[in-house]
Amino acid sequence: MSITTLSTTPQQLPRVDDCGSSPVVALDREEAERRAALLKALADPVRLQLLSIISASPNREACVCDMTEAVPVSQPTVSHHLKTLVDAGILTRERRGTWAWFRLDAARLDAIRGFLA
Amino acid sequence: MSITTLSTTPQQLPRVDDCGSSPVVALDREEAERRAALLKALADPVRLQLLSIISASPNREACVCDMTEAVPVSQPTVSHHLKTLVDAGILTRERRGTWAWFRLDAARLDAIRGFLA
DNA sequence: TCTCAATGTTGACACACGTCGATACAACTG
DNA sequence: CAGTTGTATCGACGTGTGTCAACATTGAGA
Repeated sequence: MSITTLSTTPQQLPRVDDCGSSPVVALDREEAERRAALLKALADPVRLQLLSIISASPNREACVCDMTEAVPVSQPTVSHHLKTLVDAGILTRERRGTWAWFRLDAARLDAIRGFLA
Repeated sequence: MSITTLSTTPQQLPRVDDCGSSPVVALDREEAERRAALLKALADPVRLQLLSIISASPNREACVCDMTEAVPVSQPTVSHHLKTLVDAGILTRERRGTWAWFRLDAARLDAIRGFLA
């Protein structure tokens, strides 16, 4: 997956009544929407903070109780953001007794980095 | 810049009345907002399509006239999206006579990829 | 089973965002 | 200078999103 699309048309000489560009094929609409959905899940300061906490924690996993303390929003809002990230496939949730633990999905993050190349 | 933050606390043994995690420092709020703003500029299917067109064009630059044809929205909407990307520093605009040309800012894209590492 | 603590869900609100038609601006051409 | 074409801005509308208080749910342990 790459944000770039191969050009299929050779370069043309500019004409006076034309900007002289060579039209190329845009990224497929459905793929663009999939990628936008992933980026949208990342595009929030609170969610970036939550991800940084998980990423910096031992075993790269974190409990909700730690995250609510480290972020300037209420507990329901933290839960909402975590759900957003889980739904996007960026985090996985695991319940251990009373506490809920979250881990990063490395493959999903690789994919995101990949289509920004 | 990295999404990860170094852990400054050693791992603890779990206790019964505690989830047993080691609290870590979250990403700085201001930095999180800067990164979120950049990601938000990318997190739209139309803008991803526009970027793909520019990236795939000869000399990695594209004219508005080509983009309006390749994307399923009106010309004012294309102009709006391009302004969003320029404001975010992801694109640069250059006027050549009647036409407006846009190029990617490679450093800005590198930075975005960087803090997803 | 009952209670308590941790977590998730719901409903409501304010605000941001994508979209378009109408219009304004800019630059080439006659 | 006037007309034409490409591009940008404005105003308005509907939708999406972040937030919280209130409530529901889950699981541990007495």
